[in-house]
Amino acid sequence: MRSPEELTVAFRSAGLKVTPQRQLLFRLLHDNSSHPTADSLHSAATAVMPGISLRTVYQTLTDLAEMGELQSIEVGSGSLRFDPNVSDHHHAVCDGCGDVHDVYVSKAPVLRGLDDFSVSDAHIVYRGQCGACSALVATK
Amino acid sequence: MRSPEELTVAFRSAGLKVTPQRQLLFRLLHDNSSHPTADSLHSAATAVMPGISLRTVYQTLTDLAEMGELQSIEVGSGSLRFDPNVSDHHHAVCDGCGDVHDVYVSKAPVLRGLDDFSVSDAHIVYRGQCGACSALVATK
DNA sequence: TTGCTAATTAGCAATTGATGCAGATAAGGT
DNA sequence: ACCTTATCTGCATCAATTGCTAATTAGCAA
Ligand SMILES: [Mn+2]
Ligand SMILES: [Mn+2]
Ligand SMILES: [Zn+2]
Ligand SMILES: [Zn+2]
Repeated sequence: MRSPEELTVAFRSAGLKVTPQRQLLFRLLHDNSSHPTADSLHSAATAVMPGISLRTVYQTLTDLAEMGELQSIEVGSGSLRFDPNVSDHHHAVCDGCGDVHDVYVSKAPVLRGLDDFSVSDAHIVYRGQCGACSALVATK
Repeated sequence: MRSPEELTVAFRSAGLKVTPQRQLLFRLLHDNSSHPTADSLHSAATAVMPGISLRTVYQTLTDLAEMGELQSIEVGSGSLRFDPNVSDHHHAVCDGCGDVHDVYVSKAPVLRGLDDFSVSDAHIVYRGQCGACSALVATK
């Protein structure tokens, strides 16, 4: 995702308006690697701008996704997560704390059973334990 | 997933009862490679046994999953899909018709960015076009 | 067979994440 | 400053799933 300043320009030239709510979300999302949900973003936004609507958060996330500034991912946590990192990568989800980490995969594996199917995209979800959660279990 | 006959024994010895509703679902799921949703299963079941409740379908699917007889997968179609194939495999989803196909991956790819995380499971979702949908587009 | 009892079913309420809708508001070009 | 149009908020709605419970029934035992 581009910087809040660049997004301001991009939104205006797309005929979209740049509101305080959107600027706040631009800032909250920029360089955010926590893969937040709409709800967690709304909480963070509310701390700065009380009264901001969850509906507005959803709306802005949808706009950003349509502009290709972020991707939405589904890792089985029940709700969509939003990722300003739009590079080609995958995710590891900790079964302990639920945190989502970025994973980069060197090379596509060889497939079997996929005759007559043209693949345009692949997304891998790894599950396991992050370092912190492994340590917790060990000390118990 | 085991055969309806074997499941009958397994359920009884687990203290669970074998009802006509469950037997029907055993049959509908056995060797079913369509990755059905709870709702599509309920439709299929209703055709044979009018009045069977969607709640019962969910309940039986949960029981079977807890017994390890089937797995539930999430491929971004909004609802859970159930898979009596519990072997280690992945899935390809057609963006045209939504059909879900099994994919077998030879060997785990090399990962980067996963320091300090122990992976216990991985699931790959491929997206693309199945043969039938590619053909449709070609003839248009 | 018959009876007992715990498991199951069906129906409906409740929950959750997300989207539809509309009147009030405000961005931003003129 | 003004006007048009996009946006915001609050609320209704929706879809998938789970919670709850009275009525039913499977399966064991007498
Ligand atoms: Mn990511
Ligand atoms: Mn499968
Ligand atoms: Zn963790
Ligand atoms: Zn298809």
